[in-house]
Amino acid sequence: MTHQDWRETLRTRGYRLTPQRELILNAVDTLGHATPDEVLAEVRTHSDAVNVSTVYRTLEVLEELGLVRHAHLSDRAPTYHSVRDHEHFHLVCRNCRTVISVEPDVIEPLTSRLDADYSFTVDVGHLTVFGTCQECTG
Amino acid sequence: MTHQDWRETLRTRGYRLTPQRELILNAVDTLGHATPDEVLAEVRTHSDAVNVSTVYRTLEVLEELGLVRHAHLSDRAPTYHSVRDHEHFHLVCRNCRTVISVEPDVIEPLTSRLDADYSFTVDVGHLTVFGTCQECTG
DNA sequence: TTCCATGCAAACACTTTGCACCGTG
DNA sequence: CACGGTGCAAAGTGTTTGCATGGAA
Repeated sequence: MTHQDWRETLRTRGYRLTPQRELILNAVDTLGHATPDEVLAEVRTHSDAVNVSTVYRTLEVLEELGLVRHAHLSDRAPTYHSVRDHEHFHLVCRNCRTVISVEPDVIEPLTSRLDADYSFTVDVGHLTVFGTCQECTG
Repeated sequence: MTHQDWRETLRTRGYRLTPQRELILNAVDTLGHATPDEVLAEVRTHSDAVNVSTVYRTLEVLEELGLVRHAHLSDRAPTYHSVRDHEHFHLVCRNCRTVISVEPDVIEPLTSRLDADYSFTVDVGHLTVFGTCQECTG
């Protein structure tokens, strides 16, 4: 999924192009990993005219279209990130909340094992692995 | 962590033994994987006198003591399970919501890789891997 | 008798929904 | 100019907190 064709992605799937959708997609891009609330805040630095419910509805649409994904990086609100670049999953340090993005190949042994033993297909992009990072291991 | 010494675990850590705590711990045992709400419902089949806030506060205490653990098996409320038996992690089918418990050895290749490459120590018991199960792959 | 634990109710954080209006296609 | 998208406000879900009371130690 590349940057330039998001307009077409919306159009071909019967969705309308609205300024709100563009603002929200750009906000997700800019922020990296952001909760709906943070997305709203970012959008509002460019334009006041976006409502919370629009943010939720739009993030849902964008995820359905494969333009963004969400993961649960805390016990609270989910965070959304762009799927411009390649798929990745996340490590989150329980202690310092640091988020590390990891390439899918690192988890390949697990996914093939789960496929073989359980016929289970892992959704790598949604995966969050909690634990303790180097600095916090002490 | 075995069943019989939970009383001592509480006592030695300075916590009091209350009927509510026993009821809640038993409910978690009985249910397997349960949200705070479900725990409350189970408790109330035995005794009316437990409040929601007590359930939340008690689950927090029990987790701190290592008697229960929680994982996020849905995008909504977390689920708590007993840590009687050995540690495990969960596979959750996005489609049919089926939960599969998996032995830690299956994920060992990943944990050692993350340890080696990122000095990251995985909290296996908290891990939830979302994806698609055999029946829903078709 | 001392505090920790509980109940209760209110507040809080996050998300969803119904409906009237707006604006893209 | 039709219908999908948005704003708004209200309601829904899940969780936390302050404070007075209760009971374990």
